[in-house]
Amino acid sequence: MKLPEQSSPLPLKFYQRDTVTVAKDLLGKGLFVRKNKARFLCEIVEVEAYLGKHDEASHSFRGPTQRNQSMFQVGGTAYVYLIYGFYFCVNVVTEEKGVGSAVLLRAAAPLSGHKEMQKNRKLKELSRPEQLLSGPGKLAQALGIDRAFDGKKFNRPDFKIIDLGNVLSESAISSSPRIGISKAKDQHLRFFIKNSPWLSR
DNA sequence: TGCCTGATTGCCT
DNA sequence: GGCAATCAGGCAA
Repeated sequence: MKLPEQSSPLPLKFYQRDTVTVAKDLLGKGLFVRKNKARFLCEIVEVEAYLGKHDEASHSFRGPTQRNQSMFQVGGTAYVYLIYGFYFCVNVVTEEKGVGSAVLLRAAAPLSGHKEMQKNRKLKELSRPEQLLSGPGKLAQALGIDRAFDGKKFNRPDFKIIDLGNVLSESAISSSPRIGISKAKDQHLRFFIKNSPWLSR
């Protein structure tokens, strides 16, 4: 297996497909971030799909604003926003420019950079590794992703999503309603790897 | 275990 | 002015 540094990012075409398909395909993929001297690699285990103009729970529902403009860029762009004035959430924009759909990265399994993640999360040495990336706010905090990443594409040497060689069967994936969302509860748009110890909540 | 709150920004009604 | 795709810590039971 190649070092994550040397692995090619997924092509932008990967993201320019149906949002639910992309969401499920992102499970098991690797998110690599290099920031200053730190290198992070984690495996995505939980995501949520937001479907653009017709999804009333989506930020893009009411059209572009200053905050959500990256969500309307082409698939493969990062949409990073501040939530509750405190934490950042990282999204992968999908489909074509102007659609406004994206996949929220909710949880991941740490593969390398544990120590630096702990530092970013301001956790003690002994804290449990399964809580390092088990939620959208935690994930962004641990990897040092902030507003500066908003609008970047996931195909940079220092910020990319790579194929880890994991093959997930449909039966390894579960779905549920999205978390923290009061609208469109009937739709199961949260996808996660069944029985993974790295999930949120 | 589970409920409640504080922290804090920026959007929308 | 209210509330949001959150999280940790405090307190009661």
